[in-house]
Amino acid sequence: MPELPEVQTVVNHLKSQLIGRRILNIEIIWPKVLDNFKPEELFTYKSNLKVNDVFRRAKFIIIQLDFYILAIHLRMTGKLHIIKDEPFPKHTSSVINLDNNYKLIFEDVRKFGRIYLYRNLDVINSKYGIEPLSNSFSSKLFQDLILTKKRNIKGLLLDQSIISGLGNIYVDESLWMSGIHPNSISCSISKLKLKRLHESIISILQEAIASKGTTIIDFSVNGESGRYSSQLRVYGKKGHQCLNCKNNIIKLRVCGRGTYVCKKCQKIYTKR
DNA sequence: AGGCGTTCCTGGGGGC
DNA sequence: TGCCCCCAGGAACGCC
Repeated sequence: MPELPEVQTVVNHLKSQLIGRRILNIEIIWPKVLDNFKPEELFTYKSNLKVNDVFRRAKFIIIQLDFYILAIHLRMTGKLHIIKDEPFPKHTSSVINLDNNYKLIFEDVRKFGRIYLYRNLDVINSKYGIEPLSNSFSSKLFQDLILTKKRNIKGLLLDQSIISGLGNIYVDESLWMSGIHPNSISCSISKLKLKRLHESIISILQEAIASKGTTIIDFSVNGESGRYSSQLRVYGKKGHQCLNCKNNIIKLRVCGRGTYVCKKCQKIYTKR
């Protein structure tokens, strides 16, 4: 479920509650939730497990400790909440106990979500591409990334090793906004359209973060939910009229993913 | 290199 | 109501 804006929203909510707290331990409810370490490994170094920072990299929530980072990936259905005395939700996969009697709950219906332990960001940085909201994500760099490859544009945008943070929803929204058909071949798209795609990606992600994401995220903190779902333009709009041209939005399968398209507005580029 | 199918899981919705 | 099938916003892996 969560893409960059949803993960950023989670981080924004958790930050003030976690920074400065100490982690007492991690309770494992679903054994596979810890991907590359065992709970006791947290105590290998004489770390007091104080949370120094919480931030996002790609779709990971990074909890910065003294000697490690915990990287939490929500995958499809992961959710984080902070609770005190309430019972754990049904699909809790792990619980991080904090020094103020609060608990960070990792709830995950489909159990795809994982927690990783690393010394620093090197491993993640080596596998994940540029942050689309960073200053270095220039229009020129974006064009280079796209035009030097001969790939399906939707698949390329979903590839986290090229650009990190986009998922199925925001890719469809960005391609619609820039008038590019998702089955276009990357290297054959015009530079003008790529300029528009670059702008669309940034503005859509920013809008979505401002709306606290698309997904309904259930924070025990304040109960706020994502509002971007009401602002989606094509995703999930099969049979609706295109906001541009009134043609019907259709649903396709592209790269194995449900894909929403206005065939009239979104030009397909297949050759130079 | 890139595309494709499979896999990890549970639950919701549509069709009958 | 019940059952079955398909679908789901992620991503790693192996194979061609």
